[in-house]
Amino acid sequence: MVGSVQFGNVAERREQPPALAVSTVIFALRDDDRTGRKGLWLPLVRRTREPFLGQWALPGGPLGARDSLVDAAAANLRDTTGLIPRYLEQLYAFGDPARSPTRRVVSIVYWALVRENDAQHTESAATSVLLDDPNVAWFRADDVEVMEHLAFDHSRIIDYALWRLRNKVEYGSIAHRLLGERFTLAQVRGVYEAVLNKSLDPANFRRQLRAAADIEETDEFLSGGKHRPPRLYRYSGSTSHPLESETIS
Amino acid sequence: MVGSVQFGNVAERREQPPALAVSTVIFALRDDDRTGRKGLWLPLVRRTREPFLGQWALPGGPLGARDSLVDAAAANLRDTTGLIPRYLEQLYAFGDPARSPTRRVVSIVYWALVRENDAQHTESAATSVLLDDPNVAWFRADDVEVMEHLAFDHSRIIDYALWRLRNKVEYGSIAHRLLGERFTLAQVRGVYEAVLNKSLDPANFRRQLRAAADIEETDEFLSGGKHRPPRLYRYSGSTSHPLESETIS
DNA sequence: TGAATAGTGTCTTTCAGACACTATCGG
DNA sequence: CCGATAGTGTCTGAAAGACACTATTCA
Repeated sequence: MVGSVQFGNVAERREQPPALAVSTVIFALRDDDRTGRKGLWLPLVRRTREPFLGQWALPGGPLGARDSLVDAAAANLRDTTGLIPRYLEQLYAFGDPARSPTRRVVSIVYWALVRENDAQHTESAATSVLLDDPNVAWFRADDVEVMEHLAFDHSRIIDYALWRLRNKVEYGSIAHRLLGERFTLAQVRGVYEAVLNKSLDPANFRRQLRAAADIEETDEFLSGGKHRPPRLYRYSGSTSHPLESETIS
Repeated sequence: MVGSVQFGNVAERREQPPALAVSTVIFALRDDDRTGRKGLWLPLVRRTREPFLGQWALPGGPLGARDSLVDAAAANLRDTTGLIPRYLEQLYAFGDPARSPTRRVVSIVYWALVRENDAQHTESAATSVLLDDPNVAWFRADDVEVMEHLAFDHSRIIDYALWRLRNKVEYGSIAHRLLGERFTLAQVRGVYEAVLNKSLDPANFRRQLRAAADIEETDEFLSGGKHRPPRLYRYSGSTSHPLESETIS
């Protein structure tokens, strides 16, 4: 039986080497009416080809011949979703022989953080080529964990990305990539609350953040709320990860 | 100029897809005469082909057509070094276009932990096919960080593996994979001291370890030293990493 | 003025580190 | 007995969490 030609599929597979693809899990912060807090959202694209035609999947594509892995991820992100991430880090390489029903594919998956404003562009900005693109949609991260209609093993990949994000947020340096250049400490607390999915004491959070993270105060304040205007802060540190590059400006 | 055939190298590259390889950084604990403590060592293999013929490199090879990534790493490890690791976790995928001088190679790198006794087998056991193999040698991890004659970007890869190991050791569950099934708390302390490269207070270490890690005591004691025999302990937890499998028995 | 959030003070508990002390082996 | 390591007790200082309190804005 071994080596039989009966199962053409298997025989073919042995000949051709595994294909390489690069995909990305993108996270952004958005208002969540259900909790009243900010929540984590992520965009998915609808597949336009077999296999899994019509189902939602992570944005991704083949590895360009001359791009580095991270460049390939960034380029593909721009092409498929119009997003330019503020942060891009390698997540994991998925290479299970059975993860694609057709030819074997090894996917190197990145995870990205985009700012709330950037994320809105894909929907509302007139300049965006993806305005009203029905093949890109945003989902609550918690919902995706439940959805079972994602292509390939993408549901599992998203689970893992969430796990990594939650384990990483403690290192600081994540929050400001989901926010703008300047931000209030309450906004940072919002990020932590969204990622960890629980409320935090404002007083203690403030103290810990000021003591630990590389955040420095500016002279500016944010007015407009019906309360005392909070001071704006700025991030001054850099990645602690030796293999990942700095924030993309 | 673009598309010119003059640079045959570049033209060829664009045609053929990147090759996939799987390599592994292996760590074991060994006595280190220099510090008097245990230290971290790792095996390298001498390259028998161009490029980098004759230079030391991480054990690795192409991805088998039907193996999962981790299976490919384990199989290759056995073939090239005779080692069967107790722990195997994906480290990172390296895909820089220029990391190989010939054809483009994307390497998915794992890191492994082996027990001290297992590691000695490659040198002394008569059953090992690799007895006296001049193409496998062990190096102090600290020395490798300095060596500049490694093939490809393997020096950088080892640096990163050490960084990950040092950042991971705090999560517990690492130590017992470098030791045997049963171990004394002083041995575990030895692992921490080797990895973190500093001495730790025995009393405080004991307390923290017992409180945090999933370690349970046995009824056995280790006699033979010229002092009170220490109790032997056993590990009872499991990986905290959702994508990596359990210890290989 | 009152609602709302910004921001501070302080008490308690928990935990890491320092280190003195007791226990028990081999020789 | 002594030398050596196992293992316990306890003090101190730093930091986390709870929560009362003051400050400042807009409506």
